[in-house]
Amino acid sequence: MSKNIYVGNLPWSASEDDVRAAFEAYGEVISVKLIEDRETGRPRGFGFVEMEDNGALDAIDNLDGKDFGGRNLKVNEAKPRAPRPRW
DNA sequence: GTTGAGCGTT
Repeated sequence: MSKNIYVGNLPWSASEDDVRAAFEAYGEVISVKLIEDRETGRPRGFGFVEMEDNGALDAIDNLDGKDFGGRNLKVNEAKPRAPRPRW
C-alpha cells in the first residue's frame, strides 16, 4: 500500500531526485511529484512524495523539521488530491 | 539573475 506525503519548505534549487533520495533512505518511494506554478512554470517550493505506509510514517517522523538544502523540511500527510470527476 | 505560505493534474 502507499500513502501520499506533503513536502514543503523545499529549496528552489531542489529537484525530484533530491527529494526522492531523501525519502528513499526511510522507505520505498513510489513516486515523487514537485509542484510548480502551472501559469508561470516556476517551482513553488513544495511537492508530494508517495511511498508505503510504514515508510511514509517513518519518513514524516524523521524528515519533518529536518534540514534540507539549508532549510527546515516540512513533511506531513498530504490531503487527498482533487477528486476524480468522470464528467 | 526575483519569491516563501502552503497541498498537486499526471
